[in-house]
Amino acid sequence: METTAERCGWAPYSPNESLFGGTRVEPREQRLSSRKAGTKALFSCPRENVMARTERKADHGDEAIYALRHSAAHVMAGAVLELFPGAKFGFGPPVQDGFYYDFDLPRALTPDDLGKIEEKMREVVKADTPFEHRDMSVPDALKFFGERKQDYKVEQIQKLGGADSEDDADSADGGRVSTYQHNGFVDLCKGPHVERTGKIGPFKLLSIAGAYWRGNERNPQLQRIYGTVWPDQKQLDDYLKRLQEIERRDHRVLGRELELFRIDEELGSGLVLWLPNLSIVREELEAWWRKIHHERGYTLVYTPHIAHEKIYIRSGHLEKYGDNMYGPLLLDEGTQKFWIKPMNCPGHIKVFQSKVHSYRELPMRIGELGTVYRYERGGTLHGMLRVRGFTQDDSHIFCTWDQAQDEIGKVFDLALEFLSVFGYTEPSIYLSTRPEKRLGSDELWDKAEAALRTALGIREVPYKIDEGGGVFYAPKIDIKVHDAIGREWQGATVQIDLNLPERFDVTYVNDKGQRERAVMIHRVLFGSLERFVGGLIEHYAGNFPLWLAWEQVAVIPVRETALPYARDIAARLRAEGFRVHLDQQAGDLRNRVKEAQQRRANYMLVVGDKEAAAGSVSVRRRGSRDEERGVAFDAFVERITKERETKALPADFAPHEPSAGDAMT
RNA sequence: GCCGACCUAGCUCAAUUGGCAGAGCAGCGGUUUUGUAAACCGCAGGUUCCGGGUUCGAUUCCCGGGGUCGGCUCCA
Repeated sequence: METTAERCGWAPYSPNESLFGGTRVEPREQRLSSRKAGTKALFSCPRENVMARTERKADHGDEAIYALRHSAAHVMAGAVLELFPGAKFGFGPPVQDGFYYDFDLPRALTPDDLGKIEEKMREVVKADTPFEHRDMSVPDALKFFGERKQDYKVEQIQKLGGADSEDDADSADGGRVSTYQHNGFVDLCKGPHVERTGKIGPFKLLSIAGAYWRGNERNPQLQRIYGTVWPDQKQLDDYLKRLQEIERRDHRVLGRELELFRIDEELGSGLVLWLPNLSIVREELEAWWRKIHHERGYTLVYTPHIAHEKIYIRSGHLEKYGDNMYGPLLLDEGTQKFWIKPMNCPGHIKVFQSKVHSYRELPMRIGELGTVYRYERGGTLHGMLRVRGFTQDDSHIFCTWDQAQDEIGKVFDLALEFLSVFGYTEPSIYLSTRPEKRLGSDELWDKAEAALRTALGIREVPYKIDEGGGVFYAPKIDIKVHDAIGREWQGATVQIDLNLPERFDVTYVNDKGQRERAVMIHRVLFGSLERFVGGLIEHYAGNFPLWLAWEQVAVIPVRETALPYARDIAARLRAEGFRVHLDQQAGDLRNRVKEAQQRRANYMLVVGDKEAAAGSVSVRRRGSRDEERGVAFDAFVERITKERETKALPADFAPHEPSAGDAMT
């Protein structure tokens, strides 16, 4: 039988073989084109992925769509200037699936304004005026935009014209800058554009948002309008359908409808109550997680939720991470300060240090489903995907330097196998390097980053660099995956840490009887249970596979006379360890089937006098309108037992069908 | 935290210019025993997010706080 991994096209890693089982791809660095905008979307929740992914320059293959989006942004800006004569302009680049433009306007935009702006845009498109390119000398450009009070453009020209060119493709070339104009609207812009406004395809303005000038929160905040544009109507419709699909899968909505979780204002925002249904999912996930970790030589432990201030001084958390920590709790009349743990690493270090370790005992893999609390700013909270209290499936591997590469490889194996079980596909790898706010010397960082690069290099894995995206104590490798509708999610993370072992003086005894510094690898597979499960809800659109489902079978007697048989069947299924709902209501069968469908029971067994006589069941699968009659009960049990054991994806799991939008990017 | 919008029953939403707060679904009580996605009748359900203010009177207008949503910034 085909395994899930095979179905998803992943092969477990073995040495000397590509992780992806395909053609060899040279390790390479692919710099994300726009600093923070790039990393942002990669870490963010799905809605944001759709709304604004990486700003990117035209790559080969998508220049046409780039020009289209960029041109639509210009036309929108022109329309805004007509409607708001005092408007000042920020940046207006193409993004994933569309474009935006930032404006400084005399008043706040309302949704009604979008309609008016769209109308103006349509006029300009209809007028079919050309886009004209023109170079200006820097002084001319400064004068031109200065006279028009375009402060942000002036600032940008000064930046382009002043400093040396750096890496910026927009830099002033020989003291000149590039502009484009259409319909009397002139913008500083490198292009390319479509030839005429009439070439702009069907578009729609989507939303208004605040955004800081140059993405810096110390700068003034501008008003951003997001829009989307496509070569033809069908592609626009498909994209809008996709947005609807995303809305339909919203875990916050499903969470309420299916009684999965709740976040209660009085209890505290950002704190998740796992309701009984979702608690079953979590229980199954945790049980499986423990099983595979025991199988792979992990030692599972428990560590406290609060800790004395001194450990966080030593770890550097208070210094570098204090803004995110809850506390202090003042004990013993304020003489002792305790903080709520934001990470599990210090506790695991203490577990490791509970005795002296020989090199023979390494690697030691300490794991814990560790609950942590971190203060997150109000505006960033988002359902289960961004919360203030969460449980990490955390593990710290203590090993020698020589063992580190191999351990990282093992974490890769585990992570890929693990993610494939859930039907996540197309893994991609990111290497995040040292952040500005960090511990330790540059030499240590050089060494740690090199180790990760080497690990990736040995495995011939193509990866991208996220400059400055590391944690304060270590660089990291992220594995990201795609869900049922093609959105990218954070999968597993591996960090190689040389800082904390130094701070805590973590050592082992080598074969010469000397103390030697241990290497510490941090890793998570789920990340946090909250975020992972929130993602699963959307990935499955609420239709969980049998092994995780809260209601695996609904038993529905046709009428009261069949109730004893229904009870018998329910009891026998429960004896096999299945989660069964026995429907004892009187009334319309159709209604009871509907309710079972709405509860997302994987299977509905309708039994009447015929089935009772034959010892059979009538099987209806979730999401289906057909029933299969006269199935022998034992055969049904065998079928679902197998389905549970193989952790099969459900039949109503919608695999991702590539849409027009994906093809473009 | 910042910009903007929003907050009415468990959920989804109503309530003319400021004038007694209402419906569907869910819940509860009856009736109905029905062969695969919505049977019928009734009952109950509210500090209109919280606190101030204006007013004869505030769900409605103003101020402050909280929360949510779309983004920004940040992040597991």
